[in-house]
Amino acid sequence: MVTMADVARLAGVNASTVSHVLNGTRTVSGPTREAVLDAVARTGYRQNTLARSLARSSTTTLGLASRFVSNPHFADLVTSIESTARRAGYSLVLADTHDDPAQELRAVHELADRRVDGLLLAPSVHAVDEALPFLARAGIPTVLLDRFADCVFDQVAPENTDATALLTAHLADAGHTSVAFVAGLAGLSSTSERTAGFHRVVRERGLDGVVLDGRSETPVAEAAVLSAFASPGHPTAVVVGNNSMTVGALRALRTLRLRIPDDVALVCYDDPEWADLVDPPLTAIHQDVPAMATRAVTMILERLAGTAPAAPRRERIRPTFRHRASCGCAGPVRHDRGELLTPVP
Amino acid sequence: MVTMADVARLAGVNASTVSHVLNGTRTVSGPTREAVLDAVARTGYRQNTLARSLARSSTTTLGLASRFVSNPHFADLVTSIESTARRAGYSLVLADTHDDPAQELRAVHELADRRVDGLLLAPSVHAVDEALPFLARAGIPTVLLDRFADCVFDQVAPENTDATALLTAHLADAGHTSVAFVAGLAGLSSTSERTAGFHRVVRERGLDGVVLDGRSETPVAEAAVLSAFASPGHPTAVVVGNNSMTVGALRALRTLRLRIPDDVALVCYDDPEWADLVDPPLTAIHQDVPAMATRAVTMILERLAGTAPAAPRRERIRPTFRHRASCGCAGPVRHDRGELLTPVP
DNA sequence: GTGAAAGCGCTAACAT
DNA sequence: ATGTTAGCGCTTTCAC
Repeated sequence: MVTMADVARLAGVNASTVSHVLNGTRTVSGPTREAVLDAVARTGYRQNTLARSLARSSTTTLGLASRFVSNPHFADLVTSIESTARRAGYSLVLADTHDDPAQELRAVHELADRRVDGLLLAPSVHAVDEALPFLARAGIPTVLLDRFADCVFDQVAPENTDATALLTAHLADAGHTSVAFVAGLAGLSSTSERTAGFHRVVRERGLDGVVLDGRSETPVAEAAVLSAFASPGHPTAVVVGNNSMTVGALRALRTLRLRIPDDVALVCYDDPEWADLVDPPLTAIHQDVPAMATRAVTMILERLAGTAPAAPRRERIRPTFRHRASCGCAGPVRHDRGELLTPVP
Repeated sequence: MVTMADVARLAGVNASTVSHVLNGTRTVSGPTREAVLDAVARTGYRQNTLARSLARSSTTTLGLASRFVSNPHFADLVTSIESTARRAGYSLVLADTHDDPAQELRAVHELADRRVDGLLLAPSVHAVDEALPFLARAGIPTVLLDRFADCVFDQVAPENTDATALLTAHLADAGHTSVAFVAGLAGLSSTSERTAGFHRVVRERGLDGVVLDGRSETPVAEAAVLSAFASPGHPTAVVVGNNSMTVGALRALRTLRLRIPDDVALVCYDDPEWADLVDPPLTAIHQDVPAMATRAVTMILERLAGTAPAAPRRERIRPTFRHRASCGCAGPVRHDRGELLTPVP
């Protein structure tokens, strides 16, 4: 590959001059800059980001450590993060945590070794044990995404408790007294919060509430729903804790030949793209993934720019309630794309 | 951040010794290696990938340039690529092409500037004009993914023509004589091939075939189907060219109150996760994204290792036919997860 | 306005 | 078995 020295030689100038014209870091005479630009064009010179980053000790790169697979929001998340980052001149590198503490630590290490200027992390269950302390020690500006954890970093996540409470209350309003909740991976703040929202309403309304462990995975949720709804006295309604598990729940109910909403009413946290296409369309909580992604990047950039408040921020992105038909209630129902009917309080 | 020199000082050895124990590149005496490892542990030293890559002129990094958003396979693709790459000691960096030639060139440039050792590219419509020649000139080992293009690189993509022909023939077999095809983004090889498969059967069977432009986007496909099926003499069946457009097609038919498969039979290339959950379940072509991803990475690694044949390879990943109910035919139908019934020839 | 030179943190001959 | 030294390709003081 052609180097800056090659370009300099061809242009008859010093390498530092080439550097300066390329970066606009000092005034260069017209002819000189012409010569340099010409040499660049003729050689097809391309900067070496590694050398540049090493010399400047800054990579203008952000890292994203998250679970990739079966994260239904992944494409949206990455797209929004990448575009926001790029607009600020940053590029993005990814590492998969698999939502497993060991893999997460590996991912975070790798990103640190790459000297990312900032890091976005969807913390795993035990991030507080290793990954987060490491990041704090290493002094890498970080923002937590999607889930909270006890640490010194900025955090942004959707509102979970009230939203899940609203779903549960909605079922109670429709007359259900026996309701199941399919919970996500145990230990995640999102899971605890959604479960708490469910429990709150169960308590307040004196419902018969049961929590099933869906571990955030489609087949696990399917199996859980299958066994919980197999016997005659099963609950009459179910709240599903996220996107992937909704697929499992729907499959289980179909297998059991339980009709929605007549035999079992179903509502879910997360609003899959196809929520309006199944029969009946799903009543769901829709989270604004792009908003969360954008906010997270903004927070990191503010930290890097030094314009962020000293104290760590914890922000919530408000989701919206999409009232469709799977809840089986008497209220106004829209079968279309799921327009926002009732904002979550 | 603590550097190798810091570690060396603390261990009372030379930096090169530290390098060698960390990389296992030469024999080091027991005590010395102990001392080094101890110093590493005490300082929390982490390698600087930038410096290392610069010195070795190799990054053990692969680049992936593709369209992120509205690529329904994106999460799967990235996950499979990342895990295969990681297993071989490579990490992955991404750049979004937006399926736009200009953005694609920018993406490819960025990855080149990062000195990725190899590049995976889902070529845009005009990749042959700029991006591919650049990569060839720069001598960056590349493999094309998902779509083919006229160039010197290895390529791997799903089989499109026969699969789409099979879908179309399946409708013809069920008695349909007027069939529409919702085509993806014009210019992509995948679009041309799927369209060709459709046309082939139209010709062979003497069907009345019409091609709608869905531009690979949900709303565009929706609008196209909406207008094509609004009037009384509309086709009685439709083949949808991919995942995202299927969502649009389903919405359009619902808006028009056309029942599937009674009023319009529908089959699609691509088998969304929820294909078995809608009513009726979708008859579809299922592509093996992980297989394609894994194969692409393997091809790159073979090139890097020099074990690949000199001539560029063009490989197809065979998709499978999933017979469900939206085709409305009399054949054996499975309402479950869509088990493979008929392999594509 | 431009050049010379030191250095970013590492690797890899080359010594010993 | 270990230390010395010269880069990798760039940025950035410091001179002139």
